[in-house]
Amino acid sequence: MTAATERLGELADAYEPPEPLPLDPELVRALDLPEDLPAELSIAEVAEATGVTAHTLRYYERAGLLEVGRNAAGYRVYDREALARVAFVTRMRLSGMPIELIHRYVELVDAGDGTKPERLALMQAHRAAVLRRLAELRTSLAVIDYKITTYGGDCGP
Amino acid sequence: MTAATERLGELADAYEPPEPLPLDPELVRALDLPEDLPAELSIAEVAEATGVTAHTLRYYERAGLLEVGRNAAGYRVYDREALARVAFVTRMRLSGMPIELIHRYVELVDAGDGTKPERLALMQAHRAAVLRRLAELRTSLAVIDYKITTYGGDCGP
DNA sequence: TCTTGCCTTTGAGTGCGCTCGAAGGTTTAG
DNA sequence: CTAAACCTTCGAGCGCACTCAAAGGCAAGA
Repeated sequence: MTAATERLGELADAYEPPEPLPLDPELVRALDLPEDLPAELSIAEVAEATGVTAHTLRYYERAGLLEVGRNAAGYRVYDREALARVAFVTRMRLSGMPIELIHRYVELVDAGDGTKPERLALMQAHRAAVLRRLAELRTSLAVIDYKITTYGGDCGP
Repeated sequence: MTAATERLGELADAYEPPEPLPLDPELVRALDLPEDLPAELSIAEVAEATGVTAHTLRYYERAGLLEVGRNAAGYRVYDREALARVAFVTRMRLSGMPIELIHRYVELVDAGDGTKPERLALMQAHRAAVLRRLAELRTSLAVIDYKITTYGGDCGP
């Protein structure tokens, strides 16, 4: 190992978790919910309103991110609160928060007011991750702009 | 389907691809390469300098993102150009560009100057994706800040 | 009554990007 | 001569977040 590589190697520490999100941002941005939705929605209606597929809504529920009431037939019925949580979960996913973390957060919420400090800490940690990601993307954008201004330049630095 | 859901449903169009990146941003930011690296590096040295594991470097090569020379024993030898491409690939990964797209881009680069317009178009499309992602993250940040200022508030809107 | 369509659960499959292990060749120190 | 520490290829495995298929229940219209 050379001195140069050692110097660079010192930077190897904090591991940034992956950040996958197969959702349509436009859709979910709309999810500061409009007022004139019916008070109760079927899963198909929620899917259409939010852009999250019914499959994924069920998956989120299985994963413990969501709780939804049922009608006599056993069908899911989304009231305003359930819909709000769908919006929240979706927004957190778009921000890059992993399912597992969202799960912990909503567990804390459901556990009552005593967990507020913990919730706050969790959200602040996630906020820091989002800030790092924003900085990262801005750096990348600069590189991309450099590539573009040098008009399809090589893969060099 | 209600009128309200229909109104929202109209927004369902452009699908945003996933964006996964298990890399340490700090490391790769350092990859506007320092000058005092040796002219030729082994895979382990490149791994240490960049924070990309040797396994991943080989994977990138298999995926056609990289071409690396060999010594008499068949060992990989990274010269400055190869290292620059590692830096480029890593930066594009961090910006959320999928392997497949990077592959197409470097193919175009290797195909010579005639492909410059195509390269440009590809990079501009990616730039647009990064801008969308930046906007998305800023919106998410606002939601997170709201959650934090209301101190661990519910999952509601 | 039958068909159509939406709903249910369960469990398996998919795609992406790594990540790892096995089996073996090379180089250097003892 | 041998052991340790590199390196090689190949193919399989993993984690995440969906995504889908099968098998069946319910509800409304022809």
